[in-house]
Amino acid sequence: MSKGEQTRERIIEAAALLINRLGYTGMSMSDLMAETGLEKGGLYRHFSSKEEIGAAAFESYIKAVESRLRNSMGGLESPRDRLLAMIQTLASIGWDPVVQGGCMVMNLSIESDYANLPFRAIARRALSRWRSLIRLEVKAAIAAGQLRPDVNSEAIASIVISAIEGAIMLSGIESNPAHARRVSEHLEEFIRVQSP
Amino acid sequence: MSKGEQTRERIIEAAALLINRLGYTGMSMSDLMAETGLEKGGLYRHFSSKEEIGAAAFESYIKAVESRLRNSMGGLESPRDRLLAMIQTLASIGWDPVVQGGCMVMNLSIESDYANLPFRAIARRALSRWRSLIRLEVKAAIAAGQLRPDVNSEAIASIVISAIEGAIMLSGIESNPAHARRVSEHLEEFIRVQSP
Amino acid sequence: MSKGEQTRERIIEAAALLINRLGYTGMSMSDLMAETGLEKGGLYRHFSSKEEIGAAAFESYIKAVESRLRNSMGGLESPRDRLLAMIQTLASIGWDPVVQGGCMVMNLSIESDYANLPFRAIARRALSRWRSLIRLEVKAAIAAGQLRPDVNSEAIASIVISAIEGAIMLSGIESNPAHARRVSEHLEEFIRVQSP
Amino acid sequence: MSKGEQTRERIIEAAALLINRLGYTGMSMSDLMAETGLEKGGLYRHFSSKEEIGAAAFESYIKAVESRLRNSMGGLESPRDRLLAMIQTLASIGWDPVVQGGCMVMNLSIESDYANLPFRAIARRALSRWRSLIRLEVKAAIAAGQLRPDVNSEAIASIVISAIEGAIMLSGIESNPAHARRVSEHLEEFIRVQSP
DNA sequence: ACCGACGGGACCTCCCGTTGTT
DNA sequence: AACAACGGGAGGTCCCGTCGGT
Repeated sequence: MSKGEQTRERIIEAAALLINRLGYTGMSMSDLMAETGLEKGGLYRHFSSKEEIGAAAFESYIKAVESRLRNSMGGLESPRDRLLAMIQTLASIGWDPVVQGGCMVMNLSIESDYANLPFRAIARRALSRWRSLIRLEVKAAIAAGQLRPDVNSEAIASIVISAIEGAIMLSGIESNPAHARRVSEHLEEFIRVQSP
Repeated sequence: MSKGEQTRERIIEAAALLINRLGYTGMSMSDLMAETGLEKGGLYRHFSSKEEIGAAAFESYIKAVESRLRNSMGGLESPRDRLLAMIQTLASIGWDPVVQGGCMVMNLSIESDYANLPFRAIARRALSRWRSLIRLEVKAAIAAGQLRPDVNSEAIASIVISAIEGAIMLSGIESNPAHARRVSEHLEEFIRVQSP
Repeated sequence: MSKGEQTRERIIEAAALLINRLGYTGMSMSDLMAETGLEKGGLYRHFSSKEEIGAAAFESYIKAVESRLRNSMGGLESPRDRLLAMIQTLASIGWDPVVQGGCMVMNLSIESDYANLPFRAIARRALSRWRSLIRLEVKAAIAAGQLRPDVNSEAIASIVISAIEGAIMLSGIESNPAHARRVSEHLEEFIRVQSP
Repeated sequence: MSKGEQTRERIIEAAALLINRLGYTGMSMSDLMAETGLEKGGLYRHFSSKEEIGAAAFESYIKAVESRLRNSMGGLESPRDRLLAMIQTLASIGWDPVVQGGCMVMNLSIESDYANLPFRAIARRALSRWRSLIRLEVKAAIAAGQLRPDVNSEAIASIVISAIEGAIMLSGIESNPAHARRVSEHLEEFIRVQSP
């Protein structure tokens, strides 16, 4: 990895941290200068705007989450186990965050919702993909006879994502990971109860 | 209500809308001037800082939500019905928001989490109170024999709040109230299933 | 005139001077702050961008030139005399500038030509109007039998404007008003020679 | 020509174009990088500052104009014909520019006039030389009996340069070479009329 | 009770130039 | 001979807040 690419990665990492703590608008380029040890000229050599930095940091975060997901689901073949692994892994962001400051997808979703920030689209895509993954496993579990045939995969996806993201937020403000843990357990139990 | 108080209310209402859409940091005093039709001097006559306006708008939002809660629970005496009413009412923010832009408590929680904004405390208090309300009703329902004695009121409170707030967020970004509806139904069913 | 309008005029005047000396791009808002004694906030209260200030200053300059023209042509009824007055008045910018730094129309024309500045249109309009005025007087002079019927009013307008603007430039760089004087005399003589 | 010198020429040519269109201040080193395809380091290997590049480009422009002049006057021996050739050649910049964007001498004169740019001196020298050339031919024409002995060579030089430079400007903004053509014809006719 | 004028600081961006490395 | 990485400063814009007037 060349020196330039190393620096680029350093910027992305620093930006992800700052944005997740302070919000995209709340992070100033000065903050980023302080965190990276670079001057303005150094930053703008690697990115042409703050927005571009934000997008790169956001995508990097999503990649990291999905990598965690792949790792935890990797060895498992039973769809139900894969589903349970997904739930645990996503919920673990609540007590072992990928980047300090909660779930960046939720954070940027909320910040970008009505403001005209370009992160809305990225967040939507990620959430959509995650819900898809859940739906797929649910359907596979039904096919494998692990879940009752009448469970609604669409609804389960909405519930799992909503509950986990909400729990991460709640654990964040209250500085108490218990919320995320309880929600994780609830969702796992909920899945188990749906066996035929 | 005197003219001054009327203006004050007008400012609060406008601020609540702008903050819920753009975030507290994202709302500028100029935005507020445009929305209220007042000049700088007019705003600072009623409040001594942007922060004070933000706090007033936030508290006003919380009051509105709690008023909705009281209205929906008002006539009900059965703890289980009161609990179900709470769930429905909170979830309804997802398809019939008190103020456009989702749930202000969640939005400001996320914005204020690591930034040093004074809204963190207000948000914590509100979330804490809402969880308390749920715990109380759960305990009353247990006492009334409507719920199994071994259900964990603390966990239920975490789950209900988490799932609803997460669903409001999800419905917001995807512009699809279905998520909130599904979560509401899930939580109601979940409660019903816990009867002895 | 209210205090705000007074300040606005002060800004316009200062901007006209600075732009005519340093160019629009060359003038910084800091220069304007120093010249007006206002802070950034004060400037942006009256104009919403540097461009807007530039346009106002430019239009004000054109107005001043055209007012000079009206004054000098005012009492005259003979078209030939009016034409000669125009020549003298425009050329006088070379030794008695409306604003220090030469003719703002030419200066901004050159600066805006290929750059995408919005002043190009304003300059074109002014030059077009000035050429029109000359053409009109030439035609009137022909009708009055003061000029030969075969003189080309279009060509005379081009020549007069070109020679005068060029002379103002030349007098500027060489710091020698003689060029403008010579051109003025040449043009007057040229007109006189065209009598039938 | 070595590779280094070739690159140097490429830079000068690109700079002349950019400066003539955007002004010296308006041209950024990034523009020059884009136009030449070189990186920062490549540019600063051949020149030690932007100013130096500007000066080289400017001198190169002047050289090109004077080369055009020599070419057109080359075969002519009659002073009057040489004078007429000069007029036509200089005016031709209006419809067939040496570098797109008008006459660089005038453009940089105006940009550098009150700003403290080092191009003022170069421009003065060029204009001075051009006027000298005209004066010389006028005097030679008088001596040869081609012009009336009382014509003022100094005045003619001022008039010719002023009118042509002004016409180039006018043709530029109005995107209409007719102005330069008319002025050229006017000046030629003017010279012809001065024969004894 | 509200308007209008202004101060001064912070933010993002772009600029010119330097230095180490192929 | 040319590239790539970076420093540091300045530019235009917008921001929050103050204060005199009406």
